Amino acid sequence: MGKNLTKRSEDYSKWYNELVVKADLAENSAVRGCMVIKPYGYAIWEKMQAQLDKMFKETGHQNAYFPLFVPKSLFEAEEKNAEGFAKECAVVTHYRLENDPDKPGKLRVDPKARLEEELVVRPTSEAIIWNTYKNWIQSYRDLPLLINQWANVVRWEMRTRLFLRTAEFLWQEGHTAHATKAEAIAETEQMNDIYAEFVENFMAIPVIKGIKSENERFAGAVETYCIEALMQDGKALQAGTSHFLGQNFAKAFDVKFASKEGKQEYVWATSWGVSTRLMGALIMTHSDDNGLVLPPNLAPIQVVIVPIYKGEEQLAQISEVAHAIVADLRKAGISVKYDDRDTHKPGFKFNEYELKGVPLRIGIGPKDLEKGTVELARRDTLEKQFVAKDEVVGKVRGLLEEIQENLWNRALAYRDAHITEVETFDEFKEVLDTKGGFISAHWDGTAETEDKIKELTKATIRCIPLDAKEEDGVDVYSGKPSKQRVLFAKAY
RNA sequence: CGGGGUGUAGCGUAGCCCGGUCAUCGCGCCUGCUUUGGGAGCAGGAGGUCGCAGGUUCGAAUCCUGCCACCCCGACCA
Repeated sequence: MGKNLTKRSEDYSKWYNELVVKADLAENSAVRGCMVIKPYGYAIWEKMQAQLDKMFKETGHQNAYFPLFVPKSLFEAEEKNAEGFAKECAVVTHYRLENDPDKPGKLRVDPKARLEEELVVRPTSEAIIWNTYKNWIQSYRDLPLLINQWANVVRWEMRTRLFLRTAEFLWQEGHTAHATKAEAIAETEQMNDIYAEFVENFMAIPVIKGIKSENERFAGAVETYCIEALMQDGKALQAGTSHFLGQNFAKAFDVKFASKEGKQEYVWATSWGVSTRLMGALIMTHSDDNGLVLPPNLAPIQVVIVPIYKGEEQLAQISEVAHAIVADLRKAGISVKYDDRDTHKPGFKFNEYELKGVPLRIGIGPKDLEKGTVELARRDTLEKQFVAKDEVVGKVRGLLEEIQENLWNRALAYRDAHITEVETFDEFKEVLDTKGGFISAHWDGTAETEDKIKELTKATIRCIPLDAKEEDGVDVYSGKPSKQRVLFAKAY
């Protein structure tokens, strides 16, 4: 267990990396660009998974699983999609190793075991899934097909960061097929809404719903919807995407159905996904210099009880009180841990659970035994109060709700304070350099302008907000006419 | 793939310029005693192919050559 973290304000990246490692969430693995998610980090991910899965099922989706390997010929079928991912694909070319004749005890790739056709390790599963859907869809009666997959994917990134960008990551990807364009668009929007609802209500992270510019659109999509969040260092993070794929994949994989009228038609498609990157968003949105801060809805341990004692006799007395509280809290559906390890002092435990972001801590010591109280400390504000033993459950329940709400309000206030409208390019650069955050500016709608701004400032269009008002103006860079503002930011 | 940098114990490091009790210090780990309401103190202890392979030298963590790995800045990143 480490001592103090690097301060957020001193070096944000260092703070983030240290926090991920010291809070026991994940660490870099021996495999280049890959990450080991540790049990505590995985427990948080499981909570996120469970909630998302529930929401998918409530909207009629089912889970399935498709292969990790995609034959190259299938991968390249949808040309834009293939081109978009080509530069970051891991490719399997051989299927056997053999003893190396030159180096005893070592192995080498058997040159005779070259695959006739290379296998691409999926960077996303559209190709293999649509090749499968071809056989599943014949009639309008087979539609809509609403399927989700929980899986790992591999993208050979040049540069990686724990949770935010790793060569292999865990995610869910939904792939749906519909009889009509309108229905597919409705699905795309519905899933983007579900993502927003999940991220806001469970993760307490405010997001902006929008659509991507052509430059930032998913390779092979007609339209990409997204939710964009703002991190504490003023950079934006794409938290989830939902794509309307039109008939691109249906045409590439020849997926047709017989309509009610008996005509052969191509189906309409969507795909949508969120990944373990959300863990990064969670960490960067709420945490502070003392460590992780978890929203109660996602905390694997919501309450920890730490005994403060001298001698075994006193510990026994305190444990009696503690066990009763544990039982009561569990009955109320609250996850609680009683940490009676005698190998660490209370002060050490206080700091450890703060580092791990446990929302509430209960301390029980000799003074409490006398007075019939416990000490209740909340992680978000670090405030402490004494509470009568009998009132603990009610108080805890109330505080967990309050903390969830407080985290949301804090994040929302920060986010809203970091959306800045600018009219000129000088202002644009000034705000980007000094304040960061989202910059709301007019854009002429061309990729050239977007590229130029990116080149000059490193900021990209994060999204065209769905709730943007029509407003005449001129492009912040080109001076050409514009109908609405879009959001620019530096992004992860 | 371009530009820069770094490899010394589980982690973080000193030493390298100027070769010779230099393998240093902190955290962590182990044992014992005292401690326990905010990261304990004292005493003792374990742990290292100094990234790898060559070379120079009486002698290399230190100098030279090659290789490998990692980091940072670019490029790349729906």
